Amino acid sequence: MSEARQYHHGDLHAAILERATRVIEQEGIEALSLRGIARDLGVSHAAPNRHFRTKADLLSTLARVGWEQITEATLRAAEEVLPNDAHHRLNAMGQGFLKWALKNRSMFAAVTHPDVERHADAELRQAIDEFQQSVRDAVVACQQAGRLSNLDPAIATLYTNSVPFGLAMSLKNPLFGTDLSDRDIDELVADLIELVVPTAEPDS
Amino acid sequence: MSEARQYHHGDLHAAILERATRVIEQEGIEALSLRGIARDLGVSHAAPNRHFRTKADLLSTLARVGWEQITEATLRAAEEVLPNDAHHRLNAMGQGFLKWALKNRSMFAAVTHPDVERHADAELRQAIDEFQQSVRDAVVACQQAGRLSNLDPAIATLYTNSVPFGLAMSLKNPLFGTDLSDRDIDELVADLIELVVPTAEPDS
DNA sequence: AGAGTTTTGTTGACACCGTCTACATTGGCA
DNA sequence: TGCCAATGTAGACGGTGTCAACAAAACTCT
Repeated sequence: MSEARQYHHGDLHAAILERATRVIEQEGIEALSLRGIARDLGVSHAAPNRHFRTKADLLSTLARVGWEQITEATLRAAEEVLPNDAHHRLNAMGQGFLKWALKNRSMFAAVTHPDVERHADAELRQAIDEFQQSVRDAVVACQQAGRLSNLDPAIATLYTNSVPFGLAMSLKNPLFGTDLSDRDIDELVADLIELVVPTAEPDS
Repeated sequence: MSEARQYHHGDLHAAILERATRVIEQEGIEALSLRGIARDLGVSHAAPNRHFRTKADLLSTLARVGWEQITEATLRAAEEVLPNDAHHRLNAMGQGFLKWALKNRSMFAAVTHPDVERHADAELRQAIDEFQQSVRDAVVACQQAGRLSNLDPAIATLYTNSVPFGLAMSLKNPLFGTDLSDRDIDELVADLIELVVPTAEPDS
């Protein structure tokens, strides 16, 4: 009952997603193809169609999973930080995001893939909104605690949201040959996010 | 001698680039195809091959042009700003970048396209390096003028470089439904970049 | 338990794409 | 003027996404 090929795969849906992330990791997101995945999984070329009607659908699902992981990773980072005041929490969220992006390159690639924004379905939108909302909450808490309080929350959120995003894109792009390879990742991340959300008391 | 189809197009190379940016603008970068462009230009399907051996080659060229435009736009912004001290220059560069990205969406899409980083040729790398260097120069000048002077220049450059990048990605992505549509673009850009490179004197 | 229905996978087809090769036309240069 | 390199064409190949028709298994209901 083990290696005999069965007509029904068992859980092809999950297998496709898993294989897709592997392919992206190893060969880049441009090499992703439904037929290729089907081949790798030993299943007919049209089988994935039952689970993802279009390729954009697969990308979209990957992106949704990615955003859910982002939300989870940032919120967990926020809870674990000490001291657990508003500024340290927001700072930790930034660090959590950046570390996640550097560790999960294939998912981050899916999240930022240009094809995704066209065919985004409701679930993906909701996953994004959820994350945005959590950032917004943290920003507002930060403002109430005194820092950045003169800013429009929408702008502060956009800023806080975008900066780790841009940092992740730059760090992962080999063309931006910023030579920081000798640095400790955690320290680098901490230094960078400190520029965005300072935890140190401002000089007086 | 005007509308009669000639065997030789005249300047197919430039025509392809121009048509490509139009397609990206109107149908998205995922809809870009060499055959489609050839069709639009009334030329045989393999004609573009003479000018761009592969599709990645076309993307790469678009990206290079994009980076050249970025360098030009940021440096011009830096020269035009008043007062023309180091901080205002760096701030103006950030604003210049962001405005360029919002105005030239198709080029920005090419610059950030995932396929580009794989098959980047020497020219593209040089164009990127040139921009990075100009940012680095501006950052160092800024540090010498007193602000941010305790930072590793590599980190400061990475930060200054990445932030407008992330902001541009967020602002252009319709999924990040940051509702800022009622705002004046110039004012929004100014407010955002002020968070990155403050021109106002720090509170004392 | 067994029949009917829904889900899942297969096969084959279609149109499109990128890219290669062989050939045709042209423009420029010796 | 005649040759050659540059440019465009025609055709082919393998690859891809996606659809429709069919087959097998799983599920459901009595």
